[in-house]
Amino acid sequence: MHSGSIFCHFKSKDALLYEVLQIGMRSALARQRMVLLEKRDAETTLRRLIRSHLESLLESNSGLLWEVPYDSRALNARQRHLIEELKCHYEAAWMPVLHELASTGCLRADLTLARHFIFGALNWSVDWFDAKEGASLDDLADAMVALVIHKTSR
Amino acid sequence: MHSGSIFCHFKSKDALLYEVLQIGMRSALARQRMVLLEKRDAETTLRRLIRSHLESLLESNSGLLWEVPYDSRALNARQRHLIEELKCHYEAAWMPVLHELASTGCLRADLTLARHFIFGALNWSVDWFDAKEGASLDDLADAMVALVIHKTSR
Amino acid sequence: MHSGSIFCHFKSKDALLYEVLQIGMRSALARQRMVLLEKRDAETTLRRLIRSHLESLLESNSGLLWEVPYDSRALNARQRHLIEELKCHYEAAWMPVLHELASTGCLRADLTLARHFIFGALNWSVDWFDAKEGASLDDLADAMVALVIHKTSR
Amino acid sequence: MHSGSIFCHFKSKDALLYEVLQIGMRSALARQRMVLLEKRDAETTLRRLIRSHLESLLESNSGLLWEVPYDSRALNARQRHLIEELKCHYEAAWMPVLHELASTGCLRADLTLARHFIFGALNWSVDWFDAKEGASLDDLADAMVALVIHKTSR
DNA sequence: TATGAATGAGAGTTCATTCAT
DNA sequence: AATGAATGAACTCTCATTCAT
Repeated sequence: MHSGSIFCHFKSKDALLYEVLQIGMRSALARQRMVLLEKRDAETTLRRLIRSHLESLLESNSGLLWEVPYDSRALNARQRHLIEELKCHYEAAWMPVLHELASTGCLRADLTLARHFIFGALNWSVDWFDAKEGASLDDLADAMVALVIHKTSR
Repeated sequence: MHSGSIFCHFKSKDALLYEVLQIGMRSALARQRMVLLEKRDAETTLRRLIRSHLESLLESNSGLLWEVPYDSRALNARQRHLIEELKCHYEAAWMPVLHELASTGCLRADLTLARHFIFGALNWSVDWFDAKEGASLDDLADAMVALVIHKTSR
Repeated sequence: MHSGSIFCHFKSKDALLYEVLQIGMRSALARQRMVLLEKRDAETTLRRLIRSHLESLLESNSGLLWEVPYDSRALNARQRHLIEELKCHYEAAWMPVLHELASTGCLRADLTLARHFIFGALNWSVDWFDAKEGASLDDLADAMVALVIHKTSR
Repeated sequence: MHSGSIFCHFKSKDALLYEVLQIGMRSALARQRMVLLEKRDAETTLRRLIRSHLESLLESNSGLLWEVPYDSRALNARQRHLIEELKCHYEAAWMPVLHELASTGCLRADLTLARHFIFGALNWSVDWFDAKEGASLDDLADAMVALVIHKTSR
């Protein structure tokens, strides 16, 4: 593709960014919806949400999804607002699951902070995860669950 | 300050970035060293390492410390290498603490992955933490410890 | 032409300088080669070399050819070396002609110094020659030959 | 000396350049005056003028004397005019000598062109002369005289 | 729709000059 | 006088965007 060609398809580079972000978010939301449709116990659901999020981050074409918007003033208020809304919606869907886990003592922290931490831990993986090295996405998901889910010995 | 003024003090903008990164990393390392000098039990030490890291990220002048280098080709190989070395050194210092916690069953995950997740969770906080809102750095540190430290019921 | 336009065609201003120097040198060399292909007596050849050099200096687009490189650190070692090589090659081609003239007593001076002086005399003309004034390039060439070629009275 | 210190002594960098040029020109003129005071035959005088010019170019502190003004628009009209006047004066002093040599058949070329060529040949020497190598200023002066002075065999 | 030369705003940098000390 | 940090105009270069083909 050549320098002037994008402008046949997008009004501007920022319009392209917006499109990519939106499509990426919507695809992550769709993937997450699949997980939530199947009713499973909370821990299994959390593991599957984590796995689904890692796929959205590390496998799909939109790995930078959660990082890009933060260091860019490229989007206008309207666009930024819509992207934020999609992200809010995405993150909100985790709350009932976290809530249930907290109520059974498996998750022990302020839930909003816990959600922030879990997302941060996962999002940061784009900086160190290397598909060609040892760990698989399943390994990551298992480790994440093991890290934050407390099994009361009984 | 005016356009040409930085160049009285730094050879280039990149030289400034390097200086900021280095000073920030060294100050974070110094803060961490203070924590590790006092011998406490592993959980307390972890809590204090977390608290110290949050201070380096969110209170000091160098909030972008862990983010900047990744999306920048500004540093040459030698500079990048030194920064990486400092970061490695910094992260390595957590391992004995995590190891001890794992050995007593308080931490349950592959240790390297656990370290990545914990750092990610903390580093990501620069994107959502707002000092003027409810939670303090202590709240964050407590929540992080509660999230990952497993108390076995005795 | 506007500020950024050169950079469509050249990587940098220095790359442009290098291109200009190289093309100018190669064109001067080509012009000189034409002269040397025709076998004439040494004096005629010298006159034609002089005339050809004056054309390269004063008529073509590359009048600064022999001046620019000296007061400029714009070229890197490799580029400077190639330009020097072309210049060496160019100047070396005069030596057999000067040598023959010396052997018949028409040229009386250390040959290397003579070559330096002749080139200097010609190169310096870019500082004073004015095409709109009296003298033509032929006048210059004739005067230069008359100045340095000694006719022994027979 | 430090960046701001020149401005204690000169109004501007250009004022310094002007001062240097003027002092250099006046010193070259003084040196030349010494030569012309002693009455000798024309050839000897020419040789001594040449030698004196080479000293002004290559030995004194003002080697760039004849080159600098040409690639600089640093001087204002008034200053440029005075420097040109000094240079004119300097060059004009050679004409009687050249004229006498021409009248005896020792110099064979249009005199104005001859003067331009001789000055060019000498001025260009700053680009190739190396005091540490073989030739001395005397060698240069001898070679220059030998090159342009025609000895009629008789 | 695709191309790529041209544009021009803006970033990074240099350097002569100023000025408080 | 000397200093050197600060200034700001000018230069080199980058990059998103435009436009004639």
